[in-house]
This record gives sequence, C-alpha cells and structure tokens, in this order.
Amino acid sequence: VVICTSLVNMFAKCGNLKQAHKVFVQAPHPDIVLWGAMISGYVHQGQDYKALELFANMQDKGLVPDCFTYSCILKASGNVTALKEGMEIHNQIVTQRLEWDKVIGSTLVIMYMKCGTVEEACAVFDSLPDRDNVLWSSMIAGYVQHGRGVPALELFIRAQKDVARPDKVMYTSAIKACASIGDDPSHGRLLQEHIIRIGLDQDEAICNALLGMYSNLKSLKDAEKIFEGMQGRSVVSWNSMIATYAELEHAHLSFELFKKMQQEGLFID
RNA sequence: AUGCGGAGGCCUGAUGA
Repeated sequence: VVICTSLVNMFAKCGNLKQAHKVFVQAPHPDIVLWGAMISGYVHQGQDYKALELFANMQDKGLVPDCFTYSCILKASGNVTALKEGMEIHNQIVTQRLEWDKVIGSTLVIMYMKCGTVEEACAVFDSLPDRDNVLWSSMIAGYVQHGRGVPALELFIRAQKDVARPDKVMYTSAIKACASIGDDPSHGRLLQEHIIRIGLDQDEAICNALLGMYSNLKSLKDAEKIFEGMQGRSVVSWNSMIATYAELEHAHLSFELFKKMQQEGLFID
C-alpha cells in the first residue's frame, strides 16, 4: 500500500488521474494515507467536487481523517466556496481536537476568506496561539482580496513584530496591500525602501509585485524604474510592464516594448 | 529525532460589466 500511495501521488501530480485512480482502487489494505494521496491529487488537478465526494466516501468506510486529509479537503472547500461543508469539517476538526495544528489553522483561514466570511477567518486567526509566516500572509492576502487594504497593512505591521523573520511571500502580500490602497503611493514607497534595506530588492517575485503595485497606483515612472532595475527579467516581468503601459494608456510604448521583447528572443505565450 | 508513502500562503496576463 505504501508503494501504491506513492504511485497514486505521482500519477495524480502529473495530471494522469485515470491512472492514479486505477492504482487507488486496486491497492491492497487501503489506509488513510492512500486516501489522502488520492484526495490531494484531485484537489491538485482542480477537481474539487471529486475530492469532496471521495472524502465523504472515505468516512463512510469508517476511516477517520487526519491533519493531512483535512488540510486537503479544506482547500477544496475553499476553491469551490463550499461554506457549509467547510464549516461542518471545521466542527469535525474541533471534535477531534486538531484545531491547533499549524497547517489546519491556515487552511481554515484561507477557506473562510475564499468563502467571503472574513469574520470567521478572523475568529480562527485570533484563536491560534502560534502564528507563522504562512498564517499571517494568508490573512493579509485575504483582507486584500476583500478590498480591505488598510487593515491588511495593519496586520502586516503586527506580523513583522510577531514572526521571527518575515519571508518573501509575506512581503509580496504586503506589497499587494499597498497596491490596493487607493492612489496613495506613500505606503508602497516606504515598503520598497524597507525591502531594499533587507536586500530583497533583486528577488524576481518581489520585483514583479512592486511593478504591479506601481502599475495599480498609476505611477508609471516608478514602474519603469523597477523594470529597468531588474537583473533577470522573465516573461512575467515583460508582460507586466507591457500591460502597465497598456493600462496607463501608452499603447505605443506598450507595442515598442513588445517588439523589444521579441528582439531579445523571449518566448511569447 | 522538523528525515525516510499523502497536506498550507506569493509574481504578469486574456473581449468585456
């Protein structure tokens, strides 16, 4: 069954769900890990309803979910905004006393945020004693998605004091928060200065996020500065800059950059 | 024993509200 689990995982992650399922149904002595691999596979491939269905089947067979299965299924519930199912699963988690698990905690927050229930997400967040980078950034990103940039930034400030070392993802979440705050670039500039100070200013994801931020803030000059200051520009950065020109009504510059991109021999997708 | 089968947050983009 261990080998089969590994095979299910491999086939599913490669996108071959048929083959994964075939191994899954033939596996001897199916256990919770095997089911977890299959459920995870469906979620990975965006088949969230299939995953929920499988989760129900698993419980009908008398198998008790563990942290891994719960985190997968909460992700699936969030993806399809199945709030009712998500809350039922949450209750079940509490009865099993697994609600303090780190991964469970952040997937609960993500699920509630995706379902539009910010209050529920906050309640979970507040109840957790240990908050890591993932939890904080999930929370910040959730607020941003609901257009609440100011509270998102306030969270970021708290997060910086709470966490040992804020990581890249946390900074990109904070950048997005700044981007979502109207047309006021001051927060964004301060954050950028900080990012330069800690030496993260050549990280590609960070640069792309900053570029996008200045684009949102309609500050073309700043966006160009970021783009030009980048060492390794990927297709993403080019697309970002081209889109920025287009959005800020510089169709000509947008096209010029597109041509330049082709000259540099980059793949256009 | 944070290792030896499965789990969590991040970068641009599509004709449109």
